[in-house]
Amino acid sequence: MFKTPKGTTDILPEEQKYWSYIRKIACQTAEFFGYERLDTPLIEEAALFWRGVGQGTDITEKEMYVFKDKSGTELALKPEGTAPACRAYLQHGMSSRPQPVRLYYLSPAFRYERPQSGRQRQHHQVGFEAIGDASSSVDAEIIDLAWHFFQALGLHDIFLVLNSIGCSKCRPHYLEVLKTYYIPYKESLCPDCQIRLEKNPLRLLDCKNENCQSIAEKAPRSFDYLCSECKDHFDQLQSYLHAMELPFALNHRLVRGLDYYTRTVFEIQPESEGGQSTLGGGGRYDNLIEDLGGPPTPGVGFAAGIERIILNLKKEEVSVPELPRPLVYIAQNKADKEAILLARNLRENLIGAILATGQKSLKSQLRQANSLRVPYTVIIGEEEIKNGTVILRDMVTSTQETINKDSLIEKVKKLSSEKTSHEQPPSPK
RNA sequence: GUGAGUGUAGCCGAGAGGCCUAAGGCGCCAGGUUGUGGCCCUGGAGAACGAGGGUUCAAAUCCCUCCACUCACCCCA
Repeated sequence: MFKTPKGTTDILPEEQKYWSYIRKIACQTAEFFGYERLDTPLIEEAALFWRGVGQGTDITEKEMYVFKDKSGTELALKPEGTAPACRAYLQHGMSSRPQPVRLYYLSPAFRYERPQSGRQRQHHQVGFEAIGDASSSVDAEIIDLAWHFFQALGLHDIFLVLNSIGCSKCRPHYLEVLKTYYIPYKESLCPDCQIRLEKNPLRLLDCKNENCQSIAEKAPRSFDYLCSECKDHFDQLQSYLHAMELPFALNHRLVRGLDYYTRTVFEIQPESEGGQSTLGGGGRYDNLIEDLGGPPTPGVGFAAGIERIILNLKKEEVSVPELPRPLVYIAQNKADKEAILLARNLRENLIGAILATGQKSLKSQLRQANSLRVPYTVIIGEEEIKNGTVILRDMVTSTQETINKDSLIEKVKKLSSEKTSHEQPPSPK
């Protein structure tokens, strides 16, 4: 039997309400902040990510799905959304729009990894990017947006971790300081970290090895070695966050695994920790667009993992609205043609209807209506055809009445408006 | 790539060498006298027990290999 490939999954009807809820909140949040939707292809030239995300990163080095199409072009299934967004910014001359250009996307992302809880080979991200403005107020806006997004979702128990890793001017100096600090410990580091020391010293800081952690804890902190511009930027950002009363914790060990980050990096985590717990993260990428061959253009963005959001919505038992269902079920006895036409008529009047198919007994049809959780059943049989009537049964109260066929639409419309106005919760403050 | 765990019908799950041509529950389908659901009752469909090999007179139950899934590490959403 065929199955979904490793690390991929079907999203079944039962799960769809979560997806639809998150999409809706994402779009609303974007709208409130003035971010416009951008959809980029699932495939891009692989080189976009080699250059953008970085050659040495795990993502491009071993996790990217790369293949050649029939013309021999090397393509990749996108592993993330920022580089494609920047590509689109360049390709469509968005520098001639008011800066920053605010964009958001909902998109699958692919990484060839061993799946586990909260991590799949095809996962889904919602991301927000503000391109073309280096001001720290844009960083503040993105962080505020991220915060707002999770609050709107009903995930209130979250915290923000913040760091600044400097720019191409001041980072090299910091890395030297970091290396100098680490060299005396070299022998006691885990094997991975011994390699990192040479290859990617920043990564030393987020090693999970216990011994390495205690060394990293006392390591020189990047935000103590920022150049004056970066320091001002970081100080300003913090003052904005304070002004907005957004709680955050500085963590000099927060380093992100994509090469394009400069200055601000941040993550949003749930209070209840677990394996792959990070809900989302982001930061500033002031060199990325230039690295992609464009003019020097700053940017800052944030992305969250939809699967991880769902995990947390379930864990926190956040109630998510049910998807709309048809209002009526149409049962029939020796009146198949009439039933079909009735269903059609209801739908033309914007009333959702599920039609009983085949020639099941009325008992079976009612059983179905019940398990399909439809509030009303319309029953039509020989008797009704003769009299030009239908039976309208309320499945909740188990009451029914015979009404004139022509008054059905009006009747159902009235009932449904009563129902929804009843169900509507008091408007939140 | 590394480590650990699991693998019986759509789902949950009993079973631990012969009584298993595999229990039960959920779900599904159909009935319970004269056109009608949800509770209850009855019946039905559906698995050769992840795959292959081995041990044995005899294996879902023991051994081996493989595969799949899950979880953790790495890294990230």
